[in-house]
Amino acid sequence: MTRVPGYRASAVPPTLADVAELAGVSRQTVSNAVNNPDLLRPDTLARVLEAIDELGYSPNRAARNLRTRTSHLIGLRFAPVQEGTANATMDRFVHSLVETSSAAGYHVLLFPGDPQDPTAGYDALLRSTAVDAFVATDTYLGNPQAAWLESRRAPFVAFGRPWDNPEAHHPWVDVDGAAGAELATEHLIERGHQRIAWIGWRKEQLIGEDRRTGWTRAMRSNGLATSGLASRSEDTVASGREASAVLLDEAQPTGFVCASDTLAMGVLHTLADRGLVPGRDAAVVGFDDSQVAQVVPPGLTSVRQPLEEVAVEIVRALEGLLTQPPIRAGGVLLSPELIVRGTS
Amino acid sequence: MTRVPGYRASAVPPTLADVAELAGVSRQTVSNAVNNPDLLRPDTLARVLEAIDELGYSPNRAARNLRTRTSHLIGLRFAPVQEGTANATMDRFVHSLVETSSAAGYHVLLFPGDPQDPTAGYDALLRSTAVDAFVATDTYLGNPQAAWLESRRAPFVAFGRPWDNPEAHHPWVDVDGAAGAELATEHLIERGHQRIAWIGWRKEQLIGEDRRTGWTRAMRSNGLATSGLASRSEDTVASGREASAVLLDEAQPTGFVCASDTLAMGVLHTLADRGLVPGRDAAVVGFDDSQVAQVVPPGLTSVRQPLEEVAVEIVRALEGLLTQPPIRAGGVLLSPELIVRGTS
DNA sequence: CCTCCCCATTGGAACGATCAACTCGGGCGA
DNA sequence: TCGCCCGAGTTGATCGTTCCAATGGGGAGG
Repeated sequence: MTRVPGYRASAVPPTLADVAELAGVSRQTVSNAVNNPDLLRPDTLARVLEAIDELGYSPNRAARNLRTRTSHLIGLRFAPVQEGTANATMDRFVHSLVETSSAAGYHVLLFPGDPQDPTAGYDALLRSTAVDAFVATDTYLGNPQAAWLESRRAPFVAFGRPWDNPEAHHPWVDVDGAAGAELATEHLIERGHQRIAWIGWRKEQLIGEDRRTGWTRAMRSNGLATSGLASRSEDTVASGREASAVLLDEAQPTGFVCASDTLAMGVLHTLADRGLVPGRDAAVVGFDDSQVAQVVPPGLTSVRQPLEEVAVEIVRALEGLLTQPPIRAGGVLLSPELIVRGTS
Repeated sequence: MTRVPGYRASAVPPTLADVAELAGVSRQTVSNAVNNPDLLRPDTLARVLEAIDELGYSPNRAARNLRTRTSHLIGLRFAPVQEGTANATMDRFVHSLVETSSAAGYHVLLFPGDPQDPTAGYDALLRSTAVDAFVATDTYLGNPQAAWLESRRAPFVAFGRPWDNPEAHHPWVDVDGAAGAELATEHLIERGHQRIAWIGWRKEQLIGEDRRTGWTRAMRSNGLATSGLASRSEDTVASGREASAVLLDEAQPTGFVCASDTLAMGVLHTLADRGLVPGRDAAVVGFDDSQVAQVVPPGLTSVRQPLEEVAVEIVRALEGLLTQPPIRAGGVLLSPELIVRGTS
């Protein structure tokens, strides 16, 4: 050690060697105290731990990463949110993921996403071994990242089913959207509604189609008609407003089940336009239980995805993936719940 | 190289030495090609770059971090959001920060925060040299992180002024909340309102007090009375609802300026309770321009913080901080803007 | 008493990059 | 002609950790 004592000592973090010297053991023993305490005799372990504590030692991440070829970081593409929508799923999910992965010893690394090129960003992180694995979200749009990541043999877990690729054999976790829509529809039927409309997304959005089947299923199993009661549009407030206005004029529904909270807010706009009171004159159910649903008067009934559970399952899958040899789990499908509020 | 050719070659990323061998130069020359291209003769540079391209080489992050004592990561505490509030500031800010810092060559590392102990998590990352610097948000609550980080001589930039510590000399970026509230109040005055109420937070919330001064300033400079028109409460929809009901009964305001969108939503609840139409019977202005403000009927007028600019300034400050020697910038105060919608 | 084995611990090498100091020519001024 | 400097590359050391093989001591078994 040629370290000058006292001179900005706090700026130079202690190393294994420092701890070893203080405890009177070798570097490797200190390393074992940190990583494999079972290997040490109890008294030695105590002495080393004391030295670690006294110096305030933490293993240097870079050195450890270099040696173990591991970063304990999970990459997550954090694409810009679309303004003007109520979609907060992503942010709530990220919070859960940060908590859960931290408990498993991993941190979340965010990188920006180019909406035009869904695979941008992944490559650089992968080649520089900056992350151990990725969590791929928004895998519904033809799934380009998933296919790309698979072709690169990159470890990753998808939040979202590989809709268009049944042969995909990467682990994934998803929420049963059809079950959610069914829950919502059954709820309105119980409340006495018979003419219940569906407002969903364009047909290409496979998630939306999935949710729609839940509505269809509930209606049919209760012997209710669906014709003329379904509508598809963009995921914007304006589209939901327009679609609900047309539905009210042409099919006189008393209830609306929507593929998103954004669309449901559009319905609330239409009701306000016509002087109708949500919850009394017409029932509305949204999807995602966004903050909007929670604070808008009189409270928007909404399908809530169990994002905490999703995060737990994803981290579990990641851990399996990073084990030697990799345990290839299949998919996990979780059930959402319905949060009932004033609009129904 | 004792690498077995062909055997899982794709799983072992190429190193500097591989590139050097292929290009017929030394390791250091390849390193220079990546980091200091000016040092190379143009033809050598071209040859090296070609080899890099052919092998698909990217510098190993861990090795670089170890040698340079730098991680190019910025730590950000990502505390759980409070359910039931409309506060989306944090998430919008994170998006901006990810984009901006990426352009500057930095990635954002999220770590969980314990609401009970604001400094938890920072220490471990700091001592293991996992991040180069932190961005500290929510520095209003007596500023414990900021003080702690300063005492540790940790490089960080705060989003938020050091309210209670004028001697703090760390760089910070903030948005002028008083100016925002003043903007909102002036707007209602222009619209013809004279009795304009303020709904803010508990006095201990210095941010709330700051915003309140904007309301006071605008009222006084226009010769309008403020007595009996101000109220303070928790930042929840229920509190805003209650506060606005009391104000309506006791002071008959025609306009409400609120310290948050959450409180403003409470006002909308009260108006709905009484059959009053926001925008016609009473004007409401929120703060933060959350997604809720954007989608709720008839559209909530709100003060929008320039979070993109905030991110830019924060990254600028971080870069100054990580320069040798550190350039200690003071604070940067940005101006918000008012987004006018249906409620005013 | 010797051998064997196991436990606890040790020393050297390696991970892949950058830093610092050095070499080798060629050009230029005195 | 000599000496100096500068441009272009090279070489060895180093960052702090973990992997691997080896070491010494002590107890059990013959």
